[in-house]
Amino acid sequence: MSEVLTIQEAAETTGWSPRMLRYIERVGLVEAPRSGSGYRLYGAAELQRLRTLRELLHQHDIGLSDVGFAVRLRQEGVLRAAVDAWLDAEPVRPQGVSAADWLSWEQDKHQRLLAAAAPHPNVKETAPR
Amino acid sequence: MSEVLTIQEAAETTGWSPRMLRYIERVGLVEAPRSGSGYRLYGAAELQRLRTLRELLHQHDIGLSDVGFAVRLRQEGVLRAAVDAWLDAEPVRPQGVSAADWLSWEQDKHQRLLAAAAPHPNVKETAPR
DNA sequence: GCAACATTGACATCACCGTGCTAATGTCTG
DNA sequence: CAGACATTAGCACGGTGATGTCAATGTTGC
Repeated sequence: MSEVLTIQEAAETTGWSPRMLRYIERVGLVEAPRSGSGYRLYGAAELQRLRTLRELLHQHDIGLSDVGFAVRLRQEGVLRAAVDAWLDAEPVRPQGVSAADWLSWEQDKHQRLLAAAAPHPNVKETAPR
Repeated sequence: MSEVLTIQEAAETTGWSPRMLRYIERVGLVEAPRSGSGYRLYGAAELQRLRTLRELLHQHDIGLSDVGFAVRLRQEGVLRAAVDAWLDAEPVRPQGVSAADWLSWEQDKHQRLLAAAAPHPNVKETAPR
Protein backbone atom coordinates (compact mmCIF):
# COMPACT_ATOMS: atom_id res chain seq x y z
CA MET A 1 0.00 0.00 0.00
CA SER A 2 0.93 3.58 0.41
CA GLU A 3 1.36 4.53 -3.18
CA VAL A 4 3.53 7.40 -4.15
CA LEU A 5 3.02 8.90 -7.57
CA THR A 6 5.20 10.98 -9.82
CA ILE A 7 3.94 14.33 -10.99
CA GLN A 8 2.66 12.99 -14.27
CA GLU A 9 0.73 10.18 -12.65
CA ALA A 10 -0.62 12.54 -10.06
CA ALA A 11 -1.69 14.85 -12.84
CA GLU A 12 -3.59 12.10 -14.58
CA THR A 13 -5.45 10.99 -11.51
CA THR A 14 -6.31 14.47 -10.29
CA GLY A 15 -7.26 16.20 -13.51
CA TRP A 16 -4.63 18.88 -13.21
CA SER A 17 -1.73 19.20 -15.62
CA PRO A 18 1.81 18.71 -14.37
CA ARG A 19 2.34 22.38 -15.08
CA MET A 20 -0.54 23.30 -12.81
CA LEU A 21 0.63 20.99 -10.06
CA ARG A 22 3.90 22.90 -9.99
CA TYR A 23 2.03 26.18 -10.12
CA ILE A 24 -0.28 25.17 -7.30
CA GLU A 25 2.74 24.35 -5.24
CA ARG A 26 4.36 27.64 -6.12
CA VAL A 27 1.39 29.64 -4.89
CA GLY A 28 1.48 27.78 -1.60
CA LEU A 29 -1.47 25.40 -1.83
CA VAL A 30 -0.74 21.66 -1.87
CA GLU A 31 2.99 21.25 -1.89
CA ALA A 32 4.35 17.75 -2.40
CA PRO A 33 7.35 16.37 -0.53
CA ARG A 34 10.43 15.70 -2.62
CA SER A 35 12.55 12.65 -3.20
CA GLY A 36 16.25 12.88 -2.45
CA SER A 37 16.85 13.96 -6.01
CA GLY A 38 14.18 16.60 -6.06
CA TYR A 39 11.30 14.74 -7.65
CA ARG A 40 7.88 15.61 -6.29
CA LEU A 41 6.20 12.70 -4.55
CA TYR A 42 2.43 12.72 -4.41
CA GLY A 43 0.91 10.59 -1.69
CA ALA A 44 -2.73 9.89 -0.94
CA ALA A 45 -2.98 13.06 1.12
CA GLU A 46 -1.79 15.33 -1.65
CA LEU A 47 -3.96 13.61 -4.23
CA GLN A 48 -7.02 14.05 -2.06
CA ARG A 49 -6.13 17.67 -1.50
CA LEU A 50 -5.73 18.29 -5.21
CA ARG A 51 -9.00 16.67 -6.14
CA THR A 52 -10.99 18.54 -3.54
CA LEU A 53 -9.27 21.76 -4.51
CA ARG A 54 -10.34 21.19 -8.07
CA GLU A 55 -13.93 20.68 -7.02
CA LEU A 56 -13.87 23.68 -4.76
CA LEU A 57 -12.80 25.95 -7.59
CA HIS A 58 -15.18 24.59 -10.17
CA GLN A 59 -18.22 24.36 -7.96
CA HIS A 60 -18.03 27.93 -6.76
CA ASP A 61 -16.35 29.46 -9.73
CA ILE A 62 -13.45 30.89 -7.77
CA GLY A 63 -9.75 30.96 -8.61
CA LEU A 64 -6.58 29.74 -7.01
CA SER A 65 -5.86 33.31 -6.05
CA ASP A 66 -9.11 33.43 -4.12
CA VAL A 67 -8.15 30.41 -2.11
CA GLY A 68 -4.78 32.00 -1.66
CA PHE A 69 -6.47 35.04 -0.21
CA ALA A 70 -8.54 32.83 2.07
CA VAL A 71 -5.29 31.44 3.37
CA ARG A 72 -4.00 34.92 4.06
CA LEU A 73 -7.21 35.73 5.86
CA ARG A 74 -6.77 32.75 8.09
CA GLN A 75 -3.10 33.25 8.79
CA GLU A 76 -2.79 37.01 9.06
CA GLY A 77 -4.95 37.91 11.99
CA VAL A 78 -4.56 41.63 11.41
CA LEU A 79 -5.74 41.33 7.85
CA ARG A 80 -8.65 39.21 8.92
CA ALA A 81 -9.61 41.74 11.56
CA ALA A 82 -9.28 44.69 9.21
CA VAL A 83 -11.40 43.10 6.50
CA ASP A 84 -14.02 41.96 8.96
CA ALA A 85 -14.14 45.40 10.50
CA TRP A 86 -14.68 47.04 7.16
CA LEU A 87 -17.35 44.56 6.14
CA ASP A 88 -19.11 44.93 9.46
CA ALA A 89 -19.37 48.68 9.07
CA GLU A 90 -22.34 48.91 6.72
CA PRO A 91 -24.10 45.93 5.21
CA VAL A 92 -23.13 45.36 1.60
CA ARG A 93 -26.41 44.71 -0.23
CA PRO A 94 -27.44 41.09 0.30
CA GLN A 95 -28.64 40.83 -3.27
CA GLY A 96 -29.01 37.09 -2.97
CA VAL A 97 -32.41 37.35 -1.27
CA SER A 98 -35.14 38.64 -3.53
CA ALA A 99 -34.74 42.30 -2.75
CA ALA A 100 -38.10 43.40 -1.41
CA ASP A 101 -37.86 44.39 2.21
CA TRP A 102 -34.28 45.24 1.48
CA LEU A 103 -35.12 47.75 -1.18
CA SER A 104 -37.43 49.50 1.23
CA TRP A 105 -34.83 50.70 3.67
CA GLU A 106 -32.30 51.17 0.91
CA GLN A 107 -34.89 53.48 -0.60
CA ASP A 108 -35.20 55.07 2.80
CA LYS A 109 -31.54 55.86 2.95
CA HIS A 110 -32.10 57.41 -0.43
CA GLN A 111 -34.90 59.54 0.86
CA ARG A 112 -33.08 60.52 3.97
CA LEU A 113 -30.15 61.79 1.98
CA LEU A 114 -32.28 63.47 -0.61
CA ALA A 115 -34.35 65.15 2.05
CA ALA A 116 -31.24 66.45 3.72
CA ALA A 117 -29.85 67.55 0.41
CA ALA A 118 -32.50 69.75 -1.16
CA PRO A 119 -36.26 70.29 -1.52
CA HIS A 120 -36.15 69.60 -5.27
CA PRO A 121 -34.03 66.71 -6.50
CA ASN A 122 -31.13 69.02 -6.17
CA VAL A 123 -27.62 68.73 -4.83
CA LYS A 124 -25.16 70.47 -2.58
CA GLU A 125 -26.19 72.90 0.10
CA THR A 126 -23.90 74.14 2.85
CA ALA A 127 -21.37 74.13 0.06
CA PRO A 128 -17.99 72.49 0.79
CA ARG A 129 -14.98 74.83 0.92
CA MET B 1 -24.95 69.90 8.33
CA SER B 2 -25.36 66.65 6.46
CA GLU B 3 -23.25 67.39 3.44
CA VAL B 4 -23.87 65.58 0.22
CA LEU B 5 -21.09 65.60 -2.34
CA THR B 6 -21.02 65.01 -6.06
CA ILE B 7 -18.79 62.31 -7.45
CA GLN B 8 -16.00 64.71 -8.25
CA GLU B 9 -15.98 66.26 -4.80
CA ALA B 10 -16.17 62.84 -3.22
CA ALA B 11 -13.23 61.79 -5.36
CA GLU B 12 -11.16 64.71 -4.16
CA THR B 13 -11.81 64.11 -0.50
CA THR B 14 -11.35 60.37 -0.61
CA GLY B 15 -8.33 60.01 -2.83
CA TRP B 16 -10.10 57.91 -5.42
CA SER B 17 -10.77 59.07 -8.96
CA PRO B 18 -14.34 59.51 -10.18
CA ARG B 19 -13.66 56.62 -12.51
CA MET B 20 -12.75 54.40 -9.58
CA LEU B 21 -15.72 55.47 -7.53
CA ARG B 22 -17.96 54.23 -10.32
CA TYR B 23 -15.90 51.06 -10.60
CA ILE B 24 -16.04 50.42 -6.88
CA GLU B 25 -19.77 50.74 -7.07
CA ARG B 26 -19.92 48.41 -10.04
CA VAL B 27 -18.08 45.67 -8.17
CA GLY B 28 -20.51 45.96 -5.31
CA LEU B 29 -18.53 47.75 -2.62
CA VAL B 30 -19.65 51.23 -1.54
CA GLU B 31 -22.56 52.19 -3.71
CA ALA B 32 -23.87 55.72 -3.46
CA PRO B 33 -27.56 56.61 -3.52
CA ARG B 34 -28.72 58.52 -6.56
CA SER B 35 -30.48 61.80 -7.02
CA GLY B 36 -33.74 61.82 -8.92
CA SER B 37 -31.82 62.50 -12.10
CA GLY B 38 -29.30 59.75 -11.56
CA TYR B 39 -26.42 61.65 -10.01
CA ARG B 40 -24.50 59.79 -7.33
CA LEU B 41 -24.76 61.41 -3.92
CA TYR B 42 -21.96 60.78 -1.47
CA GLY B 43 -22.85 61.30 2.16
CA ALA B 44 -20.64 61.06 5.22
CA ALA B 45 -21.20 57.31 5.42
CA GLU B 46 -20.03 56.65 1.88
CA LEU B 47 -17.04 58.92 2.26
CA GLN B 48 -15.97 57.15 5.43
CA ARG B 49 -16.42 53.83 3.75
CA LEU B 50 -14.32 54.90 0.78
CA ARG B 51 -11.50 56.23 2.89
CA THR B 52 -11.28 53.16 5.06
CA LEU B 53 -11.48 50.95 2.00
CA ARG B 54 -8.55 52.81 0.56
CA GLU B 55 -6.53 52.25 3.71
CA LEU B 56 -7.52 48.63 3.90
CA LEU B 57 -6.22 47.95 0.42
CA HIS B 58 -3.00 49.86 0.77
CA GLN B 59 -2.08 48.65 4.23
CA HIS B 60 -2.43 45.00 3.42
CA ASP B 61 -1.62 45.12 -0.24
CA ILE B 62 -4.83 43.49 -1.34
CA GLY B 63 -7.13 44.31 -4.24
CA LEU B 64 -10.72 45.26 -4.67
CA SER B 65 -11.33 41.77 -5.99
CA ASP B 66 -10.02 40.34 -2.74
CA VAL B 67 -12.48 42.38 -0.72
CA GLY B 68 -15.10 41.29 -3.19
CA PHE B 69 -14.24 37.69 -2.45
CA ALA B 70 -14.42 38.39 1.27
CA VAL B 71 -17.94 39.64 0.68
CA ARG B 72 -18.83 36.45 -1.13
CA LEU B 73 -17.35 34.45 1.72
CA ARG B 74 -19.55 36.25 4.19
CA GLN B 75 -22.72 36.11 2.15
CA GLU B 76 -22.54 32.68 0.55
CA GLY B 77 -22.56 30.30 3.46
CA VAL B 78 -21.92 27.30 1.27
CA LEU B 79 -18.85 28.86 -0.23
CA ARG B 80 -17.61 29.84 3.19
CA ALA B 81 -18.12 26.32 4.47
CA ALA B 82 -16.45 24.73 1.47
CA VAL B 83 -13.39 26.93 1.67
CA ASP B 84 -13.09 26.51 5.41
CA ALA B 85 -13.41 22.78 5.07
CA TRP B 86 -10.66 22.63 2.51
CA LEU B 87 -8.37 24.82 4.55
CA ASP B 88 -9.05 22.86 7.70
CA ALA B 89 -7.99 19.63 6.04
CA GLU B 90 -4.23 20.02 6.24
CA PRO B 91 -2.47 23.09 7.60
CA VAL B 92 -0.99 25.25 4.88
CA ARG B 93 2.54 26.13 5.94
CA PRO B 94 2.46 29.02 8.40
CA GLN B 95 5.58 30.52 6.91
CA GLY B 96 5.06 33.74 8.78
CA VAL B 97 6.50 32.44 12.05
CA SER B 98 10.21 31.72 11.98
CA ALA B 99 9.99 28.13 10.88
CA ALA B 100 11.73 26.06 13.53
CA ASP B 101 9.37 23.72 15.30
CA TRP B 102 7.27 23.86 12.15
CA LEU B 103 10.06 22.53 10.00
CA SER B 104 10.45 19.55 12.27
CA TRP B 105 7.09 17.96 11.67
CA GLU B 106 7.09 19.11 8.08
CA GLN B 107 10.34 17.19 7.77
CA ASP B 108 8.63 14.32 9.47
CA LYS B 109 5.92 14.16 6.88
CA HIS B 110 8.72 14.12 4.40
CA GLN B 111 10.40 11.23 6.11
CA ARG B 112 7.21 9.29 6.57
CA LEU B 113 6.46 9.44 2.89
CA LEU B 114 10.00 8.72 1.83
CA ALA B 115 10.17 5.77 4.16
CA ALA B 116 7.00 4.37 2.71
CA ALA B 117 8.26 4.99 -0.78
CA ALA B 118 11.62 3.28 -1.02
CA PRO B 119 14.70 2.23 0.96
CA HIS B 120 17.04 4.38 -1.11
CA PRO B 121 15.96 7.85 -2.22
CA ASN B 122 14.00 6.09 -4.87
CA VAL B 123 10.51 6.33 -6.25
CA LYS B 124 7.56 4.18 -7.11
CA GLU B 125 7.12 0.71 -5.69
CA THR B 126 3.89 -1.26 -5.83
CA ALA B 127 3.74 0.28 -9.26
CA PRO B 128 0.49 1.99 -10.20
CA ARG B 129 -1.38 0.33 -13.04
C1' DG C 1 23.48 3.46 -22.01
C1' DC C 2 19.14 4.79 -23.80
C1' DA C 3 14.46 6.00 -23.53
C1' DA C 4 11.13 7.98 -20.49
C1' DC C 5 10.31 11.14 -17.24
C1' DA C 6 11.43 15.06 -13.69
C1' DT C 7 13.27 19.83 -12.70
C1' DT C 8 13.70 24.76 -13.42
C1' DG C 9 13.36 28.72 -16.38
C1' DA C 10 11.69 31.26 -20.14
C1' DC C 11 8.51 32.78 -23.65
C1' DA C 12 3.57 33.05 -25.11
C1' DT C 13 -1.29 33.50 -24.72
C1' DC C 14 -5.91 34.78 -23.01
C1' DA C 15 -8.58 36.74 -19.63
C1' DC C 16 -9.44 39.82 -16.11
C1' DC C 17 -8.24 43.73 -12.72
C1' DG C 18 -7.38 48.53 -12.01
C1' DT C 19 -7.20 52.80 -14.38
C1' DG C 20 -7.27 56.63 -17.58
C1' DC C 21 -9.33 59.02 -21.32
C1' DT C 22 -12.81 60.15 -24.83
C1' DA C 23 -17.42 60.49 -26.77
C1' DA C 24 -22.24 61.21 -26.76
C1' DT C 25 -25.78 62.74 -23.98
C1' DG C 26 -28.29 64.69 -20.01
C1' DT C 27 -28.44 68.04 -15.68
C1' DC C 28 -27.51 72.08 -12.83
C1' DT C 29 -26.51 76.84 -11.94
C1' DG C 30 -25.59 81.64 -12.47
C1' DC D 1 -28.41 79.93 -22.53
C1' DA D 2 -23.76 78.67 -21.67
C1' DG D 3 -20.44 76.42 -19.11
C1' DA D 4 -19.36 73.10 -15.61
C1' DC D 5 -20.29 68.72 -14.25
C1' DA D 6 -22.75 63.95 -14.24
C1' DT D 7 -24.00 59.46 -16.72
C1' DT D 8 -23.02 55.44 -19.51
C1' DA D 9 -20.32 53.04 -23.02
C1' DG D 10 -16.15 52.02 -25.06
C1' DC D 11 -11.06 51.81 -26.36
C1' DA D 12 -6.60 51.23 -24.31
C1' DC D 13 -2.94 49.70 -21.59
C1' DG D 14 0.15 47.69 -18.09
C1' DG D 15 0.02 44.01 -14.59
C1' DT D 16 -0.97 39.60 -12.95
C1' DG D 17 -3.42 34.98 -12.92
C1' DA D 18 -3.77 30.55 -15.15
C1' DT D 19 -1.99 27.73 -18.68
C1' DG D 20 0.66 25.67 -22.42
C1' DT D 21 5.01 24.65 -24.52
C1' DC D 22 9.86 24.36 -25.29
C1' DA D 23 14.73 24.09 -23.88
C1' DA D 24 18.56 22.55 -21.15
C1' DT D 25 19.83 19.46 -17.74
C1' DG D 26 19.50 15.72 -14.27
C1' DT D 27 17.32 10.93 -12.77
C1' DT D 28 15.47 6.45 -13.23
C1' DG D 29 14.64 1.85 -14.86
C1' DC D 30 15.57 -1.82 -17.65
